[in-house]
Amino acid sequence: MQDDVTDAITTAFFEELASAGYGKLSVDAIARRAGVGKAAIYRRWPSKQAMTVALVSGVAVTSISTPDTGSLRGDIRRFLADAHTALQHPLARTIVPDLLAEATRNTELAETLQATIRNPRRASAARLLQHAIARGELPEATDIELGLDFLAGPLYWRLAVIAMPTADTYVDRLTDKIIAALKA
Amino acid sequence: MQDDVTDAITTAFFEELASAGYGKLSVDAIARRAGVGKAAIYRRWPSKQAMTVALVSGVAVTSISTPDTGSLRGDIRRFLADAHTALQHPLARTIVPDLLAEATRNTELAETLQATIRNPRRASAARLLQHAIARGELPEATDIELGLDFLAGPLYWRLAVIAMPTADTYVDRLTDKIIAALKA
DNA sequence: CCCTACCGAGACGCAACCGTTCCGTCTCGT
DNA sequence: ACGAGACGGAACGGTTGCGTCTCGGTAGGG
Repeated sequence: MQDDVTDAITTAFFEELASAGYGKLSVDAIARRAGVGKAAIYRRWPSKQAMTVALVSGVAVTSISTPDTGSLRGDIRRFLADAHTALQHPLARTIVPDLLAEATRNTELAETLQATIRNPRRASAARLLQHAIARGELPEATDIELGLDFLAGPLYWRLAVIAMPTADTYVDRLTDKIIAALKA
Repeated sequence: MQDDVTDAITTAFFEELASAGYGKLSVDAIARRAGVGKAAIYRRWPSKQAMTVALVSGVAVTSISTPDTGSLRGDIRRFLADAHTALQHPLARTIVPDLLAEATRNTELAETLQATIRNPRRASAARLLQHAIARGELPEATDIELGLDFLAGPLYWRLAVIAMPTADTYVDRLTDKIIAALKA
């Protein structure tokens, strides 16, 4: 197996996934875009489904780090900025909602996304909140589960769902309001 | 055109859309599920795309009402409860993310969703906030755009994106935190 | 310098789908 | 009672997709 071929397939896979969506994703189109024979693809993965699961897990492992700036505001700011950067990428902005929608009807894909993206991110965000509780910045009784919805929801809504542009100060203003919500 | 046939097609369309997703939606499958000839479908809409646009706009018109309970807390509570109920429906929970994902690459569908769902809902929520400002419950300088992200984001995240169940008290606790965020 | 394993290209069989057309039946309004 | 037209069902030609397979070419290790 030549690595450059694998790379070309991987790149083409995500471009094709973004432009066609998971439902209409076609192996022929991926091969065409990658400048590769279909056999090169089937030599690596047994099916379209397996290919998707493998490539998505592969790319997802990249994004696991818990901000630790020493303050709740700093940590949240960093957490949001990371997410903002990730969802800024045009491919990600198209692919992420698509995979999440598909996950509601494809169990294996759902488990993959959960294990490789959602759980690590949720754990990371939960750690962030627990640090703040340990520092006394948030009360002991803070509702972590609900807090996580505030850390992720508004930004995801704005960037991925309604896809409206964000002003430079957006993440800062968002941070202030999330902190207020967490403390309520 | 017989109304009961149109109804059967409409029902089958949404069931099929939920189970297959927009990308794999097939006219044959809709006809089969509706117990209807394909001609009955093509007699009503010229293409799958047109059919989707028409049926989605049709169902979306139903959901336009601005809560007006007299208090910010009551209005938000009502707004969230409405959304919660709507996204509780198993068909909606599957279809909505799917259509939103598709909208990133299908301009006509995006415009339809924007005009028939997003704009009315945003306008309704903005009115809610302006009433609160008029009553003095929120400061004049309230950032409405950002506030709208808090009204919609966390609940959508919880119900449609990560699809976790919500406790009975969820909407109440959510309301408290959103109010705190709005006032920050 | 050759052997092996991978390569790009693309044909193949099979299945699904689109949009159209036809059939014979059934339901209306008049 | 009748005629227009919508009905379910089925088949059509053309296209696309999957996964397999066969070519001839090419890169590199021994």
